[in-house]
Amino acid sequence: MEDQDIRNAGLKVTAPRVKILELLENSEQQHVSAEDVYKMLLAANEDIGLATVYRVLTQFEEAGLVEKHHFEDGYSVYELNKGKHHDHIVCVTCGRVKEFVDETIETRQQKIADEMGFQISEHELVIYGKCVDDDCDLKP
Amino acid sequence: MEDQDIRNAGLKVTAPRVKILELLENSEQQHVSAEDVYKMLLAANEDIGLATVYRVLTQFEEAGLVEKHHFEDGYSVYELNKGKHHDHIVCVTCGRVKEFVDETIETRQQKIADEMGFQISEHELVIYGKCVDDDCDLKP
DNA sequence: AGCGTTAATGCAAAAGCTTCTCATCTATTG
DNA sequence: CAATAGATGAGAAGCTTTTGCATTAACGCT
Ligand SMILES: [Mn+2]
Ligand SMILES: [Mn+2]
Ligand SMILES: [Zn+2]
Ligand SMILES: [Zn+2]
Repeated sequence: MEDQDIRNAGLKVTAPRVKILELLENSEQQHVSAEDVYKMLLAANEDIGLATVYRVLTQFEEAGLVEKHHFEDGYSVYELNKGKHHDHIVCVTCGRVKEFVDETIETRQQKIADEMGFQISEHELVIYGKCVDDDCDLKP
Repeated sequence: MEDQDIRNAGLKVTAPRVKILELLENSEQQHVSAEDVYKMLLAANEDIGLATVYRVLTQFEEAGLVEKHHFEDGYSVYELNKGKHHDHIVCVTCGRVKEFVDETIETRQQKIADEMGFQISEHELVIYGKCVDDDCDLKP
């Protein structure tokens, strides 16, 4: 039960938290903004304020339940933390987001940080481009 | 003369533009925010508005004279475009920014995009960490 | 189940960065 | 030097995110 995840994070199990977590687990799009979440809650007739959405997402992030990314759009997107690190490739036309993992890149990054005397805490690699093979053009 | 760069961008050669470009060329820190630029202008007794700084930086970016980056701090940083692509490693403690180029990473990215059917327009790789070997701790 | 404590919530206001509006000013061209 | 298209500064407005505060709800303990 995901209630336990919330409890483990030292947070009370409240309706907003349960609903938001459920939503992240079941939502069509894996990468959603706070506004997206808020709109989905409205659509589901949940009376939850936008401030709460931001607060809860931040708490989930601090608890390691979700991850936050910045896809140079002026706002943050969140996704459930499934435990496997990955990077992103974003279509600048339709907005679709795909994920990838490349061990070679990961290794090189570590090497670079070592050489430059840095202790890595995290990294963010986003490739921007245009998808060529599908129904791009219209926003999803 | 950098006046020519401004003219080539289809922009009038005005005092704000010349001063901002000079400033980017001579500034201590290579990666600066609009606010940084504005403060430097104030310090140099230039009467240039913040709105103009933003406008000019945007125009310079469109003209390819500068590049804009987002180092998950909530604001954008700009740097002179010296023509050679590079990525960044940022100290989360002191804020120092270092640059690196890794051909292996660049190649892998291209391969990934190819495999996923994406035509790359750009990418942003930022490694966050803590510098271990120098006078970190105090902001620069 | 009922209580008390403490955290969580919704709403509105505010903050922080960036863009826009508009009246005024200036670079450019002939 | 005049005409004109473009640029500027100041402040207002825009957007995303955070905060303050009065109210409400969850939890632990009877
Ligand atoms: Mn992802
Ligand atoms: Mn750089
Ligand atoms: Zn697309
Ligand atoms: Zn440092």
